[in-house]
Amino acid sequence: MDADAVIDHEAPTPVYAQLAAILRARIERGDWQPGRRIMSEAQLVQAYGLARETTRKAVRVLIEEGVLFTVPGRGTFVTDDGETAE
Amino acid sequence: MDADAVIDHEAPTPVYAQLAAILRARIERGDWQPGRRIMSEAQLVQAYGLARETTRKAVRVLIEEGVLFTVPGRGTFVTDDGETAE
DNA sequence: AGTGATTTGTTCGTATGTATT
DNA sequence: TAATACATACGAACAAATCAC
Repeated sequence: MDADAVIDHEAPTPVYAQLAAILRARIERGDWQPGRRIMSEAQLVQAYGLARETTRKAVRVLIEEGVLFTVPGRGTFVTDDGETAE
Repeated sequence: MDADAVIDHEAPTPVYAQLAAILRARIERGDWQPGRRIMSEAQLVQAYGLARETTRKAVRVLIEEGVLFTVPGRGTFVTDDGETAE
């Protein structure tokens, strides 16, 4: 299931969870390679038409999954493994 | 439309059951599609002139029937199944 | 040196939902 | 009936880290 890549504000699934699924799919698809930087928060806001805090929460979900990690002043990056961080 | 679209406080049928029947009919009629959000509790209260707990009890009935489900912070939604068995 | 742009981090406020007491 | 709590979503503002010039 490759998540429509479109946010549905009326769906029961929270918007941040929808975005997290979209980003997860894009990473698994290879849009962003391990160790590479993904879109900035501002770009996510622009691209998906969401509030910044909503995009941040989506990113936070993937961080907790070990898929992403952030560096203040630098950006948000894909974990080298893609899943478990040893 | 239907006569049962109006709450009768004098009828032997409990008000919450009447509302549950009304909502069930509206869903079967397609007023709210599967996966879509129905009116909020506040809107139900406003629309049918009932106490909040009464509307919640009506919703609870439909939840137990598997027709509705709630998501905190999101709303009350129509269950996806019912049409396609899979 | 320092200045500004970019990016993440943080903290407020507002609004709408359901859940609980 | 009322109050409180919790979850979601948007908006605004400011700080801190980084980078380019």
